[in-house]
Amino acid sequence: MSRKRLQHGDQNGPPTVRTVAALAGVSIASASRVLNGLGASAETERKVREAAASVGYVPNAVARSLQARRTDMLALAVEDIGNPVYVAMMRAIEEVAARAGYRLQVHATGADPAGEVELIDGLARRYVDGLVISPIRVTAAHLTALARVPTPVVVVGSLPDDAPTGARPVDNVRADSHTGVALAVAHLVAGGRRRIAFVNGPLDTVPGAARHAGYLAALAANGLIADPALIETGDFHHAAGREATRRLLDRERPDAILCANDLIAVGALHALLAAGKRVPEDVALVGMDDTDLAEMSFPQLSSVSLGSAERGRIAAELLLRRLAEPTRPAQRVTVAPELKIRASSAHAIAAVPAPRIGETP
Amino acid sequence: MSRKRLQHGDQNGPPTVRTVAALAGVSIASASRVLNGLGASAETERKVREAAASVGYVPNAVARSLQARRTDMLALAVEDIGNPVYVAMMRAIEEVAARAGYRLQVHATGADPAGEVELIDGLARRYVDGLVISPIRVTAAHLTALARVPTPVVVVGSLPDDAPTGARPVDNVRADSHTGVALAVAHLVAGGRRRIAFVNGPLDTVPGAARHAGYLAALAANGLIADPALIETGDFHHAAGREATRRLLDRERPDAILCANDLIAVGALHALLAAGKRVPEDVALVGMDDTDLAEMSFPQLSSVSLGSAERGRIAAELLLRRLAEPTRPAQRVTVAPELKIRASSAHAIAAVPAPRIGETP
DNA sequence: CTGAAAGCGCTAACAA
DNA sequence: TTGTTAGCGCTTTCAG
Repeated sequence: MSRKRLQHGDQNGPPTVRTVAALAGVSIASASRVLNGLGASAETERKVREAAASVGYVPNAVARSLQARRTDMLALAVEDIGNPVYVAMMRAIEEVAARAGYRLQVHATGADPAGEVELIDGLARRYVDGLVISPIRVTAAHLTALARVPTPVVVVGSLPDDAPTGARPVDNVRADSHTGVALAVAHLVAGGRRRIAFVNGPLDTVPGAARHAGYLAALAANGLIADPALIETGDFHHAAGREATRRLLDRERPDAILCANDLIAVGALHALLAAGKRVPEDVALVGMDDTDLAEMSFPQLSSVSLGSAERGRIAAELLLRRLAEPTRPAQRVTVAPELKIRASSAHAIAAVPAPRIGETP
Repeated sequence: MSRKRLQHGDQNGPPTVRTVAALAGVSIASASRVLNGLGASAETERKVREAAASVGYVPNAVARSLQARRTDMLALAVEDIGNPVYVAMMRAIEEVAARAGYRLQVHATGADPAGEVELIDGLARRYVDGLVISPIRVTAAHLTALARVPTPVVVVGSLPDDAPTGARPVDNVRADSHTGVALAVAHLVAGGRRRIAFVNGPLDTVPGAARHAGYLAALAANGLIADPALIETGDFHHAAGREATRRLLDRERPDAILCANDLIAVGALHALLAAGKRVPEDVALVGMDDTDLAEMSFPQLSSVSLGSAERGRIAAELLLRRLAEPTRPAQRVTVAPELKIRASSAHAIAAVPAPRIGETP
């Protein structure tokens, strides 16, 4: 009586529809129907429910996914899942996803372009229904990968205008760093500041480049000349902000510092306070991203909100919407920036003579 | 020639092993073997690879999971994926998971016990291979759910000693708040502080209760009497810390404040500075968890590291290990706390007379 | 080394 | 309403 392999009847592992059906004395189709709330006679219904309860039946999500060709899972890929900006984004996405019955998978890419491309290509394995990705640098490889992606993707961050558009539309949600920087500069100028330094992150990143351009444009718009000596570049972190600010202070006497994000701004604040500067009396300080850090520092940090949570929420909604309507035209949403004025820049000073375009210093 | 339904041959959707096999003129078994790097003749190998490449074949992860009975996915469930403590934990877990070829799914439970239990029970759907959960409150329902869970689970946070042990061993990694608080108190006492206030989170949470008990024990161990007026309770957030500290200052003259986490401590710092207190000269301040916030505040915050990243790392490793050895006995790992002394408490003051146990004030 | 076929657990089309 | 059966796409015996 030895059998070559386990047969259906052998009840090992967890109960399946088969187990339930057998126990209830009905077909697996009937069992499945009842379990999915489809029509069945009262009697069948009762028997199946009873059987299911008695063995503690729980449907297998993987099998269901295979059949349904959907995983009810979304993925989020960002450089660093510990960065406050991405944390805010992730939180918003998780919330939207959970509310819609989707689970969220997170990937830390470490800003490795190859890894990001691999991830995008990996979507072909269909282990998630959609992806939100926020690449800090966008390479040609990203673009070609996006153009051939078989799964809905939303890119958070700016994409080149001439990006090749693939068979599948890619939605895009952006921050408006350019306007954001303009708001900050206008505010500082209004407060009487003229020597407005800028501590930025790497220029070869999407946000770094946008903020740099915005800074130059904003100065010009306010009739100020850009002094290269007032510009420092590091990475987007705290320590870099501190060091850049130290270098700046060794050399210059800025009356305001605009930082490309809050992490940098917090570092700058340390350097300023450690150097005995009063904030905002001596030097006004403005960050960007308006993360939780802004209101946790002392003095509280003015910051330009680029709507990270908002961008996350919108990205998730666009993704869900595209899941429902795969062919609708690609959307591009830009979230408006908002300047949050707090103590670090609230203090206006008397305007001091400062070089303006067209004047000789 | 009308067929009732789509047959195998109809090539819609993405290419499958079938497509590849047909194209290569071999059986699907051979195709699968080649694709999985198993033995095959050079000729078969070539034909299959060529066919796969020509159609851009990518294996379907869900189908593979169904067959393999594993998803290569882990889940993490915490109250709030934006809390710095959990962010540190998540980051560590994601890293360990990714390195081992697992993806990570995150769930924000909002500290809802029912939702957490549902999540644990949901593991029976087998959409993940394992779960790390850090419930802030542990109810009886948690315990029974854990006892019947069909999937490896690691609990981060203390479990009652008499927790019912189910068929499947549940690993557990804990912080040692008790010792952590003791380190902080001893440090403050050594700095000459005697009126050491304590701003805590809710007492009905695992960390809240442990830290409260630790505080009382530490005072006693240092010969100080506990003054209920020096104890404040709120939630674990920034605003609560600020308000609690204000109430405290309205009423008392603490020379040190110990906070149950860094978020609270940052709030306390605001209240202190706003009240014109010098930190640490007038009031020393110590937080807990040693999050990124600690070194970002000014003055930098002394904080008791409870090893959140470390706990995450260990939890992930325990989970991976259990995946490999499902029956090994349940492990309990406790991570040793470490006091990081920074500017907010670095300043020693002359010991002032303060009530000690056995003395009359 | 290769192919036929079973089966992972589930849903759905079709027929009865 | 119910049961039979064919798949979802893949891996894995088991023969040959």
